[in-house]
Amino acid sequence: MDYFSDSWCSLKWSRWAPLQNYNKELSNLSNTSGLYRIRPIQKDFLMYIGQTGRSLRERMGQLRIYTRSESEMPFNDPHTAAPSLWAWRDAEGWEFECSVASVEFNELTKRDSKQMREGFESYLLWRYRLEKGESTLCNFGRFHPQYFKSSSRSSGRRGDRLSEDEINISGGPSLPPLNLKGSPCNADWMDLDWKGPIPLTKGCGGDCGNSPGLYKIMFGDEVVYIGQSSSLKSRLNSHVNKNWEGDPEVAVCMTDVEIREYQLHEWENDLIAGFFSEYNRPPKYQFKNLE
DNA sequence: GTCTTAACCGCACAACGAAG
DNA sequence: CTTCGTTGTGCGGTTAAGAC
Repeated sequence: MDYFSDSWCSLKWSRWAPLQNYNKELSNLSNTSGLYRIRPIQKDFLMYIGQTGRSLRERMGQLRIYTRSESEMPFNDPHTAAPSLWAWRDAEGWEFECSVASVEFNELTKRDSKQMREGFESYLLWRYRLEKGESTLCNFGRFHPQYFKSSSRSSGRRGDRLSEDEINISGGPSLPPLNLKGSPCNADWMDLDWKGPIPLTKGCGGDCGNSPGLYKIMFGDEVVYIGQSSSLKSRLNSHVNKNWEGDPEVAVCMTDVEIREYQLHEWENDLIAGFFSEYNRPPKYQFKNLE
């Protein structure tokens, strides 16, 4: 399994360090920025892939708060995956371990480094989806179907197990990964059926009705932003008055109206990663707002 | 004293939906 | 339809406590 190897996607991954107890591997993790991956001990799949611009060791410490209490789900902050790890442990008895890879862009500004790390994270998530056929269990807002998630510490709302007759729709099957095909500006990019492009103007999403779907904002042949929404029409309108540096166009791909929110995020991620694999960077305005 | 971790606060971004 | 407030996500900045 490539996604477990110490050279996955040409990175230099650390040894696996158990999260449930302090140990030598944990304290030896790099203090640099980079990417990390989480798996259940003794299992053959990943729970989570993430990135940090601070310290990987510190970030793993924030994730470890899932171990602090057996009876209380941790809050969503400072690590959004901690409630999810807690829920899976509570349900299945799993414990987890991590492996990190230092990634630094010393020649870039902090802002641009973050954009590159997030692009690389998307790429890893996509590679995992291609190799495994499904997503990591805790990315894209996925959650254990029999639990509901804690909110932030300030809200004070903790998650817990749901009653037998309830289900969390953030749990469930992944959509199959999108395969690389064509160029981002093409109408069949990643084997989807893209409509347009047409100028990004008020009402340009009128043909979409209330359909959810994916969209790509373009300047000529350059895709500069990729997004998703449960309502393309309203989402596109919210982009119209932004300070684009030129005259943007937009192409859309409508999806099944029954598509779940996390599934839209899976495909959006695949598209960003497909772009990343071609250009070695995310689209110009991805992961960073207009200046 | 230095290195590391915990805690608090808040920012940037994306999406949504209620109010107007 | 448009605007605006809220929420969720995923971090970063900062400081002080704690470990060594």
